[in-house]
Amino acid sequence: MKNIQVINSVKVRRIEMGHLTQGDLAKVVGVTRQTMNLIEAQKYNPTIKVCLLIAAALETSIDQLFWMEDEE
Amino acid sequence: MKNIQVINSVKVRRIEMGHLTQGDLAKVVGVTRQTMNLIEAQKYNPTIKVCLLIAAALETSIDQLFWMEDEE
DNA sequence: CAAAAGTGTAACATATATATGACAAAGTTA
DNA sequence: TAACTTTGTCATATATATGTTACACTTTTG
Repeated sequence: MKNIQVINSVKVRRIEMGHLTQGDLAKVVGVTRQTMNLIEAQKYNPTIKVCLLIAAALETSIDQLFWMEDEE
Repeated sequence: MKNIQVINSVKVRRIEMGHLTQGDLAKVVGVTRQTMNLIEAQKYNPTIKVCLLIAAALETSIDQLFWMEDEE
C-alpha cells in the first residue's frame, strides 16, 4: 500500500474534552485501553469503524482527527 | 468493539469521477483490485490509511465517503 | 507523604484486513 | 457475434489491528 504517514489528534482532543481518560474513551468506543493508547501514540493504523466511533465520542469528525502527511 | 454498521459511497463516487475503474482506483491507492472490490461491497472495515488514500483519489473527504448507521 | 488513578509498554493470542492467483459472469466495444 | 474489459468471487497465505494479562512508571489526590 502507498507509503504515507497518518497523524491524529485524538489525545489532544480527548484532553480538550475535560475529564476523559484513555480508559473512559476506550470504554465508550468499545476497544481496550491499550488499543486506545497505541492509537494515540500513532502506533496503529486503526480501522474506519474505530475512527468513526472515536470521532463520535469526541464530538468531532474524522477529518478533524486524522490526516496524512507524505512520507518524508 | 461496539457493533455499528459502516456504510460507504466509494463506488458511487468512483463512477461519478468518470472513466475510473475499480482497478484504476486500486492502483492509485496502492491496494489490490480485490481489496477495493470488497470495500465497495461493504464487506471490509478498511483502515484509516486506505480511507484517506481513497478520499484523496476521489477528490473528497472521508466524512463524505464513510459514515455509520446504528446496528438495527 | 502515601494511596490511588492514569499512562506506557511488553508478550502472547486471535481476528481480520490485505495480497495473490485464478476463473466465470456481466458489460462494453469493434 | 466475437473480442475485450470490468466486475464479483473463491481459496489460500501473510501482515497487522485488536484483545488479554501483567507490570512499572508517572500523575493526581487525600
